[in-house]
Amino acid sequence: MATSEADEVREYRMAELAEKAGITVRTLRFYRERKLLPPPRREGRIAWYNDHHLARLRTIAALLERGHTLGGIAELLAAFESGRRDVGELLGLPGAAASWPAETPVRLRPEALADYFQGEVTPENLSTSLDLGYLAVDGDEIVHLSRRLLDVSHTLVEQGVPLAAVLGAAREVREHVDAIAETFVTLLRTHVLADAMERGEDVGETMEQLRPLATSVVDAELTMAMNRRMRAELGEAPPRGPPGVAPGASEPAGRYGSESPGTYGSAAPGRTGQ
DNA sequence: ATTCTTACA
DNA sequence: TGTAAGGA
Repeated sequence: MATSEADEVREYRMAELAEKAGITVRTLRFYRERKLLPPPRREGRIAWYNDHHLARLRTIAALLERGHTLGGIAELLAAFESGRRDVGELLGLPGAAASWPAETPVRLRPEALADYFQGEVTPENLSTSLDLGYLAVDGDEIVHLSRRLLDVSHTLVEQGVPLAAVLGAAREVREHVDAIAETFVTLLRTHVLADAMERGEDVGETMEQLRPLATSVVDAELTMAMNRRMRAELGEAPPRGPPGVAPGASEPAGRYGSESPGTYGSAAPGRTGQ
């Protein structure tokens, strides 16, 4: 077939990108200086921008329409990219900084979603996300219920995992974790709750105090399980022993955890390689 | 000559 | 944010 208009990764020079985004070249440079736009690919003298930049410019325009200042938008984008910040709070979302230990929601425009999952925002994936309760539609905006989950999904997709596979795994995890939660609730109900009521204690408070224990248990067990699986995957000799007692296998220093959100952050401009 | 940057308004 | 001047 001849080259259809469904382009590959087309690239634009300053003037063309600016025209497509409905801004002047000067403004384009201005955005770039203010870190609102990722650095373009530099080929000697000329700067090449791609559809990612175009999508971002659309997002910026939408945010400006919504009354945000350039500085605020820069903050927002930086927060979204490096993760770990309360975007909902930045947006002034009600309930974003709620006291209860819930996930912080992220409100974003459809263009922004398409920007971060370039080419993977299919009707099927949208449907799955809605079904899982990850996404909800609010007017002309989309709300993701968890900034953390959105960030992880973004990273996985960027590492080459199809979004459909990510969502499939998410569904699996949801089921398993649901069962775990039931285990703990049952445990507390049958052994703790009755005593607390007898002593006239605040039942809700008691539950909330014990709640982090469940998180700790799952964290520890998951860490150990990941260690076992990874060892097996890497072909190392699996120490056949009762689970939980790994001789000399104290926990490795670094966990799977989220101590370094800047995996692809501010260090090098070079992102998804060619 | 073209494309982008720097500097100034 | 527009525009003029200058480097590559």
